[in-house]
Amino acid sequence: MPELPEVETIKRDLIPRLKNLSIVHTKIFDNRVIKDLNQKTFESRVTGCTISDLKRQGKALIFYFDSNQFMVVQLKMTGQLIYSKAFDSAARSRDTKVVFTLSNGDFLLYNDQRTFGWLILTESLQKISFLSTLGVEPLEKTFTATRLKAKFLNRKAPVKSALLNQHLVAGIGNIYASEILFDAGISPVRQAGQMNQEEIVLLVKMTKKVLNKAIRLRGSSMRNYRDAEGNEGLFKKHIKVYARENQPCVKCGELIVRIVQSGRSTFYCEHCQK
DNA sequence: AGGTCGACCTGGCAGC
DNA sequence: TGCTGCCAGGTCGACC
Repeated sequence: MPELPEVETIKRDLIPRLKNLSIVHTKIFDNRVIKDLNQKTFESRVTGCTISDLKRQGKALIFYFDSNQFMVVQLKMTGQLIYSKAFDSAARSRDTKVVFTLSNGDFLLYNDQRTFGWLILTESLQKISFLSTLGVEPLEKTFTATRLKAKFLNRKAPVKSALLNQHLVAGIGNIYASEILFDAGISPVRQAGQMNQEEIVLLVKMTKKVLNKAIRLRGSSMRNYRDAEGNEGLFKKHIKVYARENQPCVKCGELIVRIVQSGRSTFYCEHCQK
């Protein structure tokens, strides 16, 4: 799925288009993507709402409605939010799960090939346990070496798995975890709790650098990611290790290796990352 | 409590 | 061509 840079890109694209528009009609084509409410209740409660703001927390996108309600969207692996001038129900993609008709006559589509993602309507964000347990936002000033060191204290999990843990740091996924560790020169198999001060500082610095660069380039599209206009991201061309097994390291030329950690692929250079 | 694994789904691709 | 098995950017609950 979209990680932090992709969700941030979608959010920035959608804000100027959606702000102050109302939802005049809602159609759910697959109720598996709606959590906690049945289809009819969700449709009737969201219809009529005016979108006052859009925010991101970790990889979640939050619609702020004027009706004292919030809609939390988790795109997971293959979810997309696409702003569209037209929607023809006869021609709709099989992946289109929800269609919001907007007060200006345009449409917001929720597409999801694998149906992993979900939408929640709530009156209180505190009730959404996923949000209330999220870790520090890596692009905010509160993400410091002191903070990360405290998060990693006594952690025996590999540093790669710790970076993926949303309760510690919010928004880093499998692509950027590998990229951050490569830029920091740190091996993904090292224990998180064993990072020294210098390495912690480097991890904070490279996390911000990699995520900011990915946002500037509008994210990475490996497979399904598209921005709100349906376009691919450009960071893919700047990826140094992810999905580059057996290809030469951009720094030293040795071959990138793939290992599995916590059931997820990790890519790294054994020569450059210690 | 912390860490790992399988489940949730669908589709693309490599290999036979 | 068609089948099988493996792989995929995330989270969650069960288990050790």
